Amino acid sequence: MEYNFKEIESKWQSYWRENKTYKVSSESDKPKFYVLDMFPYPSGAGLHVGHPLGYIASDIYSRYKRLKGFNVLHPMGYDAYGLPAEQYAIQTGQHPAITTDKNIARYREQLDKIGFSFDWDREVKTCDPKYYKWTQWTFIQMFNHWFNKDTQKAETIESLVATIAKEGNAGINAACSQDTPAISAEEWNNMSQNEQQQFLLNYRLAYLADAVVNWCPKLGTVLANDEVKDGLSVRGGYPVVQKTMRQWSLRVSAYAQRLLDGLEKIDWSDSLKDIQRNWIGRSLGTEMIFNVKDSDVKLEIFTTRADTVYGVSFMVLAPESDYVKQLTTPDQADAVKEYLDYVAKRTERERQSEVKTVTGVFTGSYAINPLTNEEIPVWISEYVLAGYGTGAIMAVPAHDSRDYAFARKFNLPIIPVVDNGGEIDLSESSYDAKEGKMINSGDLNGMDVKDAIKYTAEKVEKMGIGKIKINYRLRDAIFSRQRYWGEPFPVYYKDNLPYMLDENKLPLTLPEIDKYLPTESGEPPLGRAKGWTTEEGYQLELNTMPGFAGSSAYFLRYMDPENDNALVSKEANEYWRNVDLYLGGAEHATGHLIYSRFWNMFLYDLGVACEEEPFKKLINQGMIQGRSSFVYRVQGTNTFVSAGLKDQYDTTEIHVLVDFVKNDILDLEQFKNWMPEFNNAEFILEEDGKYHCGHAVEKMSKSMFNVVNPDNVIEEFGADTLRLYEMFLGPLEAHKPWDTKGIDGVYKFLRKFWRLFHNGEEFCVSDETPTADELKTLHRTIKKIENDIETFSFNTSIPAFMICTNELSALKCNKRAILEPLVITLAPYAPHIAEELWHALGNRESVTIATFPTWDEKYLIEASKEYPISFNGKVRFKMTFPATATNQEIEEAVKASADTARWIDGKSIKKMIIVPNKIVNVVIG
RNA sequence: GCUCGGGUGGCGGAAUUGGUAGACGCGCUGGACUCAAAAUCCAGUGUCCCUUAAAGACGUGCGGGUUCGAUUCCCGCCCCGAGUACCA
Repeated sequence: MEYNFKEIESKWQSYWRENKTYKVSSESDKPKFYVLDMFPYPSGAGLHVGHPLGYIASDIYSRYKRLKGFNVLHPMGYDAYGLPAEQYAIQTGQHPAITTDKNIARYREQLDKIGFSFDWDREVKTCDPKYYKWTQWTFIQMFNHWFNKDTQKAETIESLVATIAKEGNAGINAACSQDTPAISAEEWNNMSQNEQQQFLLNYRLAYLADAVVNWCPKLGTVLANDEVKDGLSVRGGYPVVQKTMRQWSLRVSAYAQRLLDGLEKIDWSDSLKDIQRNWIGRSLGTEMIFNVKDSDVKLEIFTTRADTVYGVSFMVLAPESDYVKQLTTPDQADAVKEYLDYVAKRTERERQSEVKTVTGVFTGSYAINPLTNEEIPVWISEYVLAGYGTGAIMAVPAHDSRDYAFARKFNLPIIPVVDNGGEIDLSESSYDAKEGKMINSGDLNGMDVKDAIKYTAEKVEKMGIGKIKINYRLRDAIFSRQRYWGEPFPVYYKDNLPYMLDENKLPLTLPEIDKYLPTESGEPPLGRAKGWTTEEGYQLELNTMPGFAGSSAYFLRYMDPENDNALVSKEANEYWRNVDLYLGGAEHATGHLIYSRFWNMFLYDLGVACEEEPFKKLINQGMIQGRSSFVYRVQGTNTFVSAGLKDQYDTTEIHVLVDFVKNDILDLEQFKNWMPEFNNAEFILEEDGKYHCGHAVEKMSKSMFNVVNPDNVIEEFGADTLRLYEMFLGPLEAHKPWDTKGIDGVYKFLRKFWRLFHNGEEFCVSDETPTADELKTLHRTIKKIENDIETFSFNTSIPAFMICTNELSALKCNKRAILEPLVITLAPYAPHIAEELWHALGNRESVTIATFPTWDEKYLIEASKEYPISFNGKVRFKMTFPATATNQEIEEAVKASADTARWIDGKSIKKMIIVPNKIVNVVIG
């Protein structure tokens, strides 16, 4: 009987579907285990072989955990809001919901063929009103909370209002907007309701404020920092400019310290934690106030180098800073205006690519150095960022390379204040290192730099002109998008101030519109919606939420996806708690993985989530790259020359569809029929009469014709082979090119495995007692596989299975006692063939609920305490002897112990190395 | 620039974390079975020296070091990949 994967796979896939084999419930006595994949955005292109890599790994782990007796939650869903569907809608007029549904159906069809053990009854879609009801609900809660820095927790706005009404806001240590004014209880109580509403926006965790945003004119929307790379939008690659707009923001920065501290508690890769640490960017420094000559403006700056205050020779403001207006003198007004116009015109990309170009303008004002009382000019330059620190700096050109470049350009003094053994040369560059002794610095002279930083910070604090301050790079997340295809905000406006809808009115569903474009007056697409008002006639919010809104709490929703009364019930949440294993790409490190941690921490503060960290363990699967194939056209002809001979001609390289290429050999007929221009192509072949293609590793993409569809692989080899092969390709976390060359080997293994159970046409398994050798092979394999799965080294499991099969096949072993546990061991990797054989062995229950076999050490050698590894008949072991033992004694002891070991039967000691500290290496073969 | 990873045969990649480097697969060579092909099975396959074999020497990016012993640990350099970038 041949291994007929098609029949087997469709049979078991429908069996699992009909019996809901993988449905789970939170009402269980078993321990829980939550395995989650990052849910996909269903793009129009469908899945390529790279997508399932992580899903296969997580499925192996889920199936393994089930066999180990866990109640495994392993759901799947769709991140359904997104730009591509909307761009398509703009071009074609097709409603994004239709496009999205079609793509989801296609994804589902492809996923089903791979044999995943998802509980599809828990599927979520972010664009489903039943789902986004809870996204809107969470937003309302954020609006109604503020962050208390003393308790490091979100607390209700009512509690804040009560405090302010009683004692003003002076004693409140809140994460709030930088320009929040100090008010007394009396002032608060005298405010109008509108004034109070406006004031509270400074505190709310979801707040409306003017912000400098990344505006992408081409997409017609603002973007978050992680959606912009190198000054271009991540989606589409369009230029981005800085613009001030009134936008919703989430006060993510309030949680900076908790997001940082939380990293210590979770099991993520060091590199990923590192990326997040850098992104959060904690830095300890000093905030210092400089008075300004002839003005009562207090110029506040942030520095990490308080020690260099004697070396300050000018100040610099960010162009967008509020100080600019306050400090520009009338006679400099024109020059400043001209400079600001120039800055406003520059795109983010220009700013970044021309970092070396130094620009700036003098404000006309002078600040007073609080320690030297010297007058120092205040400049404006785009190298200072409005969003970090206070948007103003003290410039120390001798010890900061950017200040140095600026001073050189505008001829400002460079005053050295650090000396390092007289070796510092400031004629070419600054000396930035925090090493050396202070000079030219009054009472700091002679101090070590690090001591001087601390000393100065404390000194200015005592003088009342500064304080020690921790700054974070992490910014608040801009939460408004001027798009149609996203969650509507549960927000309406009264007197130009935002108010939240009643929770009972949720979900606020997305309205229909005629065109998916901004209105004529430049408002977002929702401005086209008819009757987009509350029942009372108040205007509803026209922006929608960004992509990360829907993906920030989906892991909680999977726990209780049907619940209409809560995001997740207390019972379901307390059973499933958080994700034990999360698999996904590292590209989400600064986006989704920050936002969802923030979102979950907020829900934790509310008591909705019972765990502060959502993802206990995280694994980043690598990307599968494409392997592009090339043909070489001889210039000016329709003749194609094989790769090995191309150097003899003048050729152009042309991408060829990889489907026509097998083991780098081109199928000439398929190629000719590909496009009309190739119909009468001629070929110059190599000696073997074949056309060899060239190849290169590139990103998998349609335009390079190197996309491999998993459906084709399944059609030819079956899902089990695809699953095994994707794992066999290399370490899970590595990037690797897709190359079908080796897939035959894996397929061959499955057929060989199948043959262990069959004798010709008939299923043939015996009930004989296994021999020691057979048991040894079995137990070694079980041990290895168990260890591999626990450590996510799925790639090394496949060789172990192959060796095991080869050995059993050489031993002609078809014994039930060996094969039955082996089937279960293979089941996580190749579930279809495992089910088929499991049932053929006479077991009526699904292999899923059998238990993972345990391995027995006694079959795994005992000569010494160390386990020898033996994959090919060679055995090695290690023994340690006291230093007094002679070589002869050692040799005898080794031989005696080797002889008693079962595995030495019929073999002899081939090599023995005895080294002075009495460790012995023995090779037996 | 800074911060992380990583450099092992013709290729993808193993190596019990300091103990036979190159498992397993692909590819290649030869053989068996076949009229033939496919499928399957067996043997060989790091480099050099050699007609062959044995034996030997060399060999994990480069140069040093620690050690009886280093792909593994330490120091310096080179190259590749990822993240980040006027963050004061």
